Amino acid sequence: MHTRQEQVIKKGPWSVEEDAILLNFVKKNGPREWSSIRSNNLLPRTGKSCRLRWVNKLRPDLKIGCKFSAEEERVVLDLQARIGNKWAQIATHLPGRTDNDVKNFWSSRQKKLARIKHSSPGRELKSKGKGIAHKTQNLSAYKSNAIDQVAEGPSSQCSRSCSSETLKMVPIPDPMTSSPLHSLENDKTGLISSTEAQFLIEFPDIPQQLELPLLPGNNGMELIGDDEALMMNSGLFLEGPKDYKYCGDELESPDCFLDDFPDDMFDFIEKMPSQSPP
DNA sequence: AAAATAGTCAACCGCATGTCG
DNA sequence: TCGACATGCGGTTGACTATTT
Repeated sequence: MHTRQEQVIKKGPWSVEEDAILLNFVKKNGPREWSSIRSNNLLPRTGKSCRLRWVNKLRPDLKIGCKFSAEEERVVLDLQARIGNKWAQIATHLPGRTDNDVKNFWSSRQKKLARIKHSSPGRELKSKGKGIAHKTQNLSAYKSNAIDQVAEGPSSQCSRSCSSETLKMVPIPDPMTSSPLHSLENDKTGLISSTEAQFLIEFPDIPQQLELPLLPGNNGMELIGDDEALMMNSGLFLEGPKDYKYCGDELESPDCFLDDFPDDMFDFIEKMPSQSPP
């Protein structure tokens, strides 16, 4: 009873063979006319599925298996604060990243946030003993220093580890406009001025670019709000090496500098309040 | 060593928008 | 102008892996 158009649509993971067929199709036709893949019986996949596979996995310029660098994280945080959940738009400022990557990064981060908020700080932190939680327990005592160090030191180290191109956060030109931030410049919300947009466009060095002085009265911590401050206090920006894997020959993480400190240093900081006179 | 928990990633779904006849 | 179709986007889910207890 099935006509050719009614053939079963395959779902789920893509096989190597399917990838090869899709790549071959794009090679011949370019990344468009996705529905003709099915209508021509090349693959039992919908056009949407084919497009998604190409965009998220097969595009040649993707960073596969490379964690977000500190710079990339800062770009995401900054742009999300400015334009909201415009993942595709944010992804255009992260070479090699897709909207799905950005979305996954953000939701993963939100989960962490929710967990921290939900759990009682004392119990959670104590339960982990020596280790990341032990260190992060004391982070509030020196968070500003730590954050500064993350911005200056380990960030660049992480980027270096993710290949040299990671360092260059050059905006991908918007195919529809000459400026990648065209939409931001025309932002109806008025959250970003054209001056700010120009500043963003010209960022070869992300740390400076995302120092967050751009909004009036903003010192960085103010922009991000309570949740972000909570994360910083909880060490989510500084969390352990598990968040950063080898992308090249070197391994660095935004908080690897913490490992250079003796563990008892944190104990010392922890004791500070009780040692102060009332 | 096993179970529980957390984190990551790939893929689907539904909706919005654009294009064309 | 309208409807069909294609494409793009954001939200969500489930499988798999890593880590912790």
